[in-house]
Amino acid sequence: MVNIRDLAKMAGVGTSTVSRVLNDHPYVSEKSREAVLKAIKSTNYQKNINAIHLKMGKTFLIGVALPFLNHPYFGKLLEGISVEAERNNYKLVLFQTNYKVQRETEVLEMLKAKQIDALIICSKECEWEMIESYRVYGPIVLCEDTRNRNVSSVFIDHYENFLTALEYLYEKGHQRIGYCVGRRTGTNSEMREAAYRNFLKKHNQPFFDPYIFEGCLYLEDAKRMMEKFLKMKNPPTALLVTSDQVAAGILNICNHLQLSVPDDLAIVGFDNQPIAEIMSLTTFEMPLFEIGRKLFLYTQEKDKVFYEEMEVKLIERNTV
Amino acid sequence: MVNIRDLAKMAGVGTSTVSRVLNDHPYVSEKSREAVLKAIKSTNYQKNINAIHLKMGKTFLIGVALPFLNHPYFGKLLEGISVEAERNNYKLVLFQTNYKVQRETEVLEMLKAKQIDALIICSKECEWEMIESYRVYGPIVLCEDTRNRNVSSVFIDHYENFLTALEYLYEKGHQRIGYCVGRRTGTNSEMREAAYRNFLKKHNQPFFDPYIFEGCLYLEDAKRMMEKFLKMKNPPTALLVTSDQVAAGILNICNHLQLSVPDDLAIVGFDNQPIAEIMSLTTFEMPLFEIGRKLFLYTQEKDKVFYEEMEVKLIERNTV
DNA sequence: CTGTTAGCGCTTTCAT
DNA sequence: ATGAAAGCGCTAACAG
Repeated sequence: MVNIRDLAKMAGVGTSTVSRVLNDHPYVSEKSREAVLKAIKSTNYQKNINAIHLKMGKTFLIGVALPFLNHPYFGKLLEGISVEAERNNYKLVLFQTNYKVQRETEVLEMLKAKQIDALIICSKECEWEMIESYRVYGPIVLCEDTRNRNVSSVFIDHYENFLTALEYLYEKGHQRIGYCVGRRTGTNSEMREAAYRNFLKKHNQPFFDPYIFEGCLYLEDAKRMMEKFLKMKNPPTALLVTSDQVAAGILNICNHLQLSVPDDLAIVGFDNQPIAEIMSLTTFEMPLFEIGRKLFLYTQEKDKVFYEEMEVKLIERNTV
Repeated sequence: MVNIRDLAKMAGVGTSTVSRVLNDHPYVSEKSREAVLKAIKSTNYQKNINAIHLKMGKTFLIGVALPFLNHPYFGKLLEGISVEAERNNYKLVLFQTNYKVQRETEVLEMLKAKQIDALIICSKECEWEMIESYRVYGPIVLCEDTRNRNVSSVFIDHYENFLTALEYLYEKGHQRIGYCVGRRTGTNSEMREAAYRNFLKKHNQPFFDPYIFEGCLYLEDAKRMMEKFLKMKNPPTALLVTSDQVAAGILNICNHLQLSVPDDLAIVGFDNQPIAEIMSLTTFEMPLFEIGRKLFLYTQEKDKVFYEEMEVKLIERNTV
């Protein structure tokens, strides 16, 4: 492996001159530049990026922690992050955490070890204290409401959003409303549950735990969910489904079962993924791509902490 | 930032002793070990990974180049790679190339620059010569047939697979068969086109270019494709659709149009994504997760070149 | 404009 | 069992 010193020797100059031409610094005579360039050509030289990282204390690598790689929600988010990263000459290091705290710790440790310059956490499982304690090692930005925390975020107000959706259904005449969600824990889910409970309280309706369907993440989860649903003697007449994938799956099952949508069951999806349009699903559009871009951008703010809320939009189609 | 020398000073030992305890080397007295450990605790010390990389010439980073992040095909592949990477203590560096040669070059350059130890290319655009010329800098493994090339691969024989599918349709009585594909270029697509042309020749049927529908990658691409289809005066009676997403989209449009599937139009998907099951799509199952895992594994073979073909399986459902 | 030199933080030989 | 010291390849301050 040829290095900068070899190059210097070959070109008959000093190492710093070589460094200068490598980094397009001014104050290099045309003659020296030519000589160095020639040496580079002839040796097939390549910078050792690790040496540069060591020297500079910076890697141009951003870590992205997310539970699953294989879900359209995260796919879209990642796409946004990736586009902005490229634009800024950063690369992404990916961590599939599966919501394992131990995996999340590893990522945080990489920030500490300076292998990444900053960290984006798309959905977390670990404690806030943990994340905050790593804040000193570099920017950390989350995709959930962190307004009383010391880390940046780009988020959707899931409390308000859920309330809006619930009231929308209520106005359409629904009394028994349930919802489907990936997991019950996590900031976003807790927000939604709080909204749900408060909504119920406001309208003097009882809280009935089985109306919350957990583990609804992928298209195929609709099947298991609907089995539960069909066993109920008083099933909900309307469902908020926090993933369009699952909403589409449910709709599909209803169609097979001759269950009329929206008459027998109203369905509201979330995200406005392509599948929602195809299936004429009423849904809330989330600007995931845009969120991804901003997640990256806030990563570049070393010292300040930002909180940015993103708007959500109801797309009325045929399932309510 | 405290470093190994500070630690040594605090513990009253030499830097190499500190290094030894840090790396669990033998031959360290219990006394020294304790002292060092205490120093580490009290200082919140963290290794500088870049220094280690520089010293060792290895990063435990694998680059993954893929055109789109936001597609279930690559999602599943990535998931397989990611699982195996974690198991082997590697991290993934992601590159969304959008099939831009320039982006692919960047990735290759990172291999050369030793920022990654090896490279997985999920779908390439650039020339073979280009890839082969970077082979000396580290293992490169592709997800397409490389049997006459000097890089490893885990692949599906798309030529044979397509031929099988075509014959299957032919036996079902179809004379006018068309297909939908993401792009016409690239090894896999060229294989498929070759199979298609040879199939036609064998059965004495004319090659009709409009029966090949390009740009079919995402669910939403089905719409544009079907517009073309519906304008034809002699449209195909059967369609091979190289992505279940698009196949599902087409099926959906047919349903809306009262076009009977499979009677008016037979549809065969590829991948066996969850959506295929939901929609009762006849499809060819690809072991994408497994392919992902193996892609990673071959990355660990520094010197040998491997070619592994993966089997595909027909899943008969209701669209043929 | 240019070369020398001092690190960046770590691992590892070598001598003790 | 341990420490001194030699780098890994690069950048930038400094002195010319």
